[in-house]
Order: sequence, then C-alpha cells, then structure tokens
Amino acid sequence: MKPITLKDIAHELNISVTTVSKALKGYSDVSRVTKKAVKKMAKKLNYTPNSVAVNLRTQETKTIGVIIPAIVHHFFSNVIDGIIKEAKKQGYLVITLQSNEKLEFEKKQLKLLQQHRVDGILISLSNETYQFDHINAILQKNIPLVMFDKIGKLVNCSKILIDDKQAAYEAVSYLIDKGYKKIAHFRGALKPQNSIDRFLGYKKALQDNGIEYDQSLVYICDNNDDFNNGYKYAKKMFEQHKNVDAVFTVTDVVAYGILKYCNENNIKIPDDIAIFGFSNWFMSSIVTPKISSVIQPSFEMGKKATKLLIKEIKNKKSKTPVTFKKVVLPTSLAIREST
Amino acid sequence: MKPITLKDIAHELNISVTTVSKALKGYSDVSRVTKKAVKKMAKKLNYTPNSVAVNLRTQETKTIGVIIPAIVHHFFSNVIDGIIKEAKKQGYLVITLQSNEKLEFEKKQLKLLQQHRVDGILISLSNETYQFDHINAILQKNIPLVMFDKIGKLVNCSKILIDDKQAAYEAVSYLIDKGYKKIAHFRGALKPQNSIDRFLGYKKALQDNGIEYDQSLVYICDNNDDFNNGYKYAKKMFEQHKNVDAVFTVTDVVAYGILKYCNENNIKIPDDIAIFGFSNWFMSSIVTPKISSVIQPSFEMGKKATKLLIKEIKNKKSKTPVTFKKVVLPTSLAIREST
DNA sequence: TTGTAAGCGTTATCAC
DNA sequence: GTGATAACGCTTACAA
Repeated sequence: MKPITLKDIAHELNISVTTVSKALKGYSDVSRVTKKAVKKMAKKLNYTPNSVAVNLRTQETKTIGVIIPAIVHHFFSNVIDGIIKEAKKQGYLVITLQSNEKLEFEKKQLKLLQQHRVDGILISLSNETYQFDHINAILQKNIPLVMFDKIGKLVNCSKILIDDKQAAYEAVSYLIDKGYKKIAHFRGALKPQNSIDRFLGYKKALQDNGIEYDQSLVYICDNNDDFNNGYKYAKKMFEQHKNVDAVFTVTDVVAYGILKYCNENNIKIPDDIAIFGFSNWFMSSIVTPKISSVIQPSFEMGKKATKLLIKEIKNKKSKTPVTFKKVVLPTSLAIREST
Repeated sequence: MKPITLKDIAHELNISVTTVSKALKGYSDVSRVTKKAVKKMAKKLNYTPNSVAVNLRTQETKTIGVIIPAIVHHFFSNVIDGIIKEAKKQGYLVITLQSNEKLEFEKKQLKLLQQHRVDGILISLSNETYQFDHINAILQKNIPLVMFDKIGKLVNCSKILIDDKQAAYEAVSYLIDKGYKKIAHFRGALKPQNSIDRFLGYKKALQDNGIEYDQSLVYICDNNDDFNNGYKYAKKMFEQHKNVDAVFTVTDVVAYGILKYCNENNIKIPDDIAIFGFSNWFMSSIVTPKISSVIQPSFEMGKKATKLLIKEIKNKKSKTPVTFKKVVLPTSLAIREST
C-alpha cells in the first residue's frame, strides 16, 4: 500500500539506488541494459517519483504561490487561468490563496507560502494594503515575487499592470470625441490605486478637452455591491442632473446597474445617455444594449506575470543578478452599442 | 540568505536540534527556560519551518489537489472558492489544475498531483471521461479522492453532486403549474451526464403532467458557445414552431442568447415566452427581465467536498475503515420575472 | 559502468 | 529535561 520507492526498484533488481536514480533520469553513465531493466521495473511496479523528497534535496518545489483578493471575480479568475496554464507549460504547480481584501489574511497567506517553500510568489494586493513590511520581508529573503494589477508603487520588485489612468483617459476621450459633453463618473472606493487612477484619467480627459471638471458628477461606489451602487446612483444622478449625456464607470458591473435603471425608466441608451464601462466583463457583449468597455488583458497578465516570475526563479538559481521589471500591458477599447 | 533552520537556532543557543524542535512544538518535556529561549531566538532569526522537510518526515503534505474542467466559469470558480476556504480553515493548501475538458490532460494532472504527494484529490470529470482507469488507479493506491458535480457513476468513491434530473423536473413542473403548455428544451451536448439528466427531468415532468414529449422541441447546444447557441436556436425555434410558450435551458448562458433574440424581435418575456435557466449565474438577476433559474449550491459543494475529503484523509491516517459517501445537495428554484 | 556515503530539514525513538 | 541517532526518499560528489 505504501508508494514504491527507488529502493524498492533497486532491491528488486539487486542494484544500487544510485544506479536506479541515474537510469530513470537517463544519465549517460548507465548501461543500456540496466536502464532498460530499471525502466521496465519502474513501470511494472507503477513507480511515481516522490516530489517531496526531490524538493528537499534540490531545494526547489516547482510550485508557485498566488495570492489574490478573490477568485470569484471575472478579472481574477481569468488571471489565474493564465497563471495556471503558463506554469503548467513550464512544469510548475500553482497554489492559490485568497486575501479577501484583508491585509491580515494577506500576511498569513504569505507566511504559509513561505513555509511551503514555494519557488516564487505572485500577488495582487488587497484593498487594505498600504504598508509593505510583509512584502519586503519576502523580498529580503530573496524569494522571487512579482506583483500584478494591484501593486505597491513603493515596493522594489517586478510588477505587471495596466495604465489605469491612460485607459480611463482614452475611454473618456472617446466619449468626448463622439460629442458627449456632460460626462459623469461612477468611481470606485477612495483608496485603491486603480480607482484613483481611473478617476484621474477621467478628470484629465475632461481638462485636456476644455470641459470643466464638476465634482457633483462623480459618484463613489464604495461598498462591494457594484450592481446596486450603479442602480442607486443612476437614480440619484438623474434626479440631480437633467442633462448628463454620458457615464464612465469604474467597472462594468456598475454599468449594469445603470443599465437596469435606464431600462426601467425608459431612458434610451445611447440616445439619452451613453455608458462606458471598464474591464470588459463577459456580460457586456451580451446585455442589451451591449456595453462599451475598456479591455483589460487579464489572461495575458497572468501569463506574463508567471513568465516573469519563473525567469526570476531561474535567474536566482543561476545566480544571475536580478533586475526588476515593470511591464505595462496595453489596454484597448471595445466599442459597442452603448456609446 | 539561506533560510534559517533548526540547526541554526540550536547552534546559536548551544543546544541540540532535538530540543529546539520539541521546544518549538511545545512539548511538555522541555524546561520553561529553554522553551522561552528557543522561541525568542526563533523569532529573532525569523525562523520559518520548512514544510518540505516536515512533509517528507511525516508523510503528509497538508495539500490537496483539485482538478476541474475550467476555472473561468461561474460554477467552478465558486466551487474553488468553497474549497480554498474550507481547506484553509483546516490547515490545507490547494493546488488547482484544469483538464480543459480533455481526458488526456486529466490523466496528466492526476499523475502530477500524485508525484507531489498531495494528501487527497477533488475532481470534477472532463466531458471526455467515460472510462475510469486513471481514477481507479488512484483509488487503488489508497489516495483519498472525492468526485464532485461531474462524477463517474461506476467509480467506487465518495461523491457529492446535485440531482440534475430532479432539479430539471422541478423547474419544468413549475412552468407547467404556471400554465405553460408547449415547453421547449435547449439541452447540452449528448454525452455529459448533467446534460442527459436535465433532459430526462424535462421529459419526465412533461410525461407526469400528461404533456406529450415532442422531440422537435429539443435543441442541442453542443458546442462551447452557449450564448450564441441560445440565440441561434431561438431563431430556429420561432421559425419552426409558432406556439411555443416556454423554454427550459441547460444553463443560464443559453437563456441569455434567447433573451437577446427576443429583445431584438420584440418578443415579450414572459408574456410571449417564458424562460427558465439552470445554475443561477450572477447575471440572471441583473438582466432585464430577470431570468428564473435553478440554484445550484456551488460554494457549498466545494466546502462539503473538501470536508468529506479531509475526513477521509484523517480516517486513512487513523486507519479507520473507509466508507464511501454519496451526498446529494439540495437545489432550489429562483423564480424571477421571466416565468 | 556501478556503488558508497553524505546530506537536504525535520521528527521520533530511546538512552542518558 | 536533554540529546544522539536514525529515518523519510531522493540526488550527487566521489570512489571503485
């Protein structure tokens, strides 16, 4: 019932464990005959190498750890998909952990990954994380770590992200070019960098186009119920402002809330009001009307982050000096019926 | 730069590794003074236990492996969420792997998990899996394995699932009770058990209510583009049948396709046609009109499956004889505007 | 071409 | 209360 070991094979063939090990790995200093016999026996006994022992010996686990705020999320599940696929391609396994947007959990998970001696870590910070001792501790121990999407600007490590400000700028500029003049913004919470940057992009686009920034046109969706926030603030907005002709939202789900309100109140999209979302959720091309949105390369981000991380792992192994990279992935606009 | 080990602590304090190990684990046969000193030093040196070494020694990795068809999927990402949360609660880490609906991948991933000596495995089968040698091989090696959702009826292990047939039966019965008489079914591919069972539930509900089963009212959505399948077959259905008054779909995404077609062609829901979906995707309560759907307990399923698995792991360790369980999780109906 | 022996970092047994 | 020693399963100098 116990798993077969090299020792079992060696014993069976009356040779040494060393030879069995070498034979199985195709070393050139083992005779053809022996190799063949070993492989045959391994197959016969249904031998499965014990990675744990290998890991201890070789000091690497061929495993990477990932910490994200939540896996039930359009963007993150796509990132994870990219991570798992790239990792698999390069022979790594992926341990996924969630911070649930809590700094405290993030710290614990980081410790766990360390204990398990993952070869490297990918992390997207929680919304609570504005202090980076726990991250820096990892970095100081020379454990490869790459941040993606929600990064800490002050941390000295490789990062991969999009330019939220620029992406928002492009979306809002598009609206302006289309002739929309009074553009509201349903932004995210006040602290997260993504939320701030998208807001700044919105503001800058207005200013660069000679449209005065009006604070009363900015609504803050700061609890986690984006859909209902969209609905609620749409109502409020239409009560407060008669002539808003477009809305740019921090994420598509907020836009769905607005959409619902408009449908219920016979407000025509895009004739009465245009809607531009962010993150290009699956549903945005399915709802009626289809919602324009900023395309955020989620799968790509996972893939690239993993590539970067594994490169750093290999560099560390070969003692190549580290150079941290900051990769900004391009975004684009999906223009649909709502604008 | 190398991680601190027990040896380092022992050396620092001039005591033995054994004592350090015991002290750190709070064994009663170490003096208070020594314990205190050891813990202090461990903290000072920022000691992190090496799980790999522990794993090798204790023959358990405190890790479970999960194989699912795809992670970018409403149902599965919720299951994974449940798995990760429950595993974490019990001190286990989760390695996630995807089969991409390919039997070949499923086999490979299973082998990988074995090599890494995970303590147990959770699996939801690929649509291609109708032969179970790879699963049985794991079971024969006495590695705890629990199947969920897409299970193999013939495999002798614990399973956790919903009663697809019964759930479909209830949904269609609801439609019939509401007065709908000509009910179409947009089913899934021919081979997957879920798809078959939902179809059978549909058929049985008709028969039990004295409605004749009409094969021409069943449309098969057998490629992976559910949304467009829904749209395409909606068109076809309205061309072929004048008086269909309801549709039951194998999954909500198909229903969204129908919804789109109806919206475009001014077909009123539920007045002209009622729509009942399956799986209760997030969007079903957001689209207009809101779509009725079968609630499948995804998060719960992940949690329960993990609990079951860890129990089996513990039973194995304590040599308690195994008894396989089959857990059928209750479903319910979310009745909304579309019916 | 094959084998011996050391060691990866722990824990468990047993002696002191 | 403490520590020497073996062992978990494997890899790798080095020796034969």
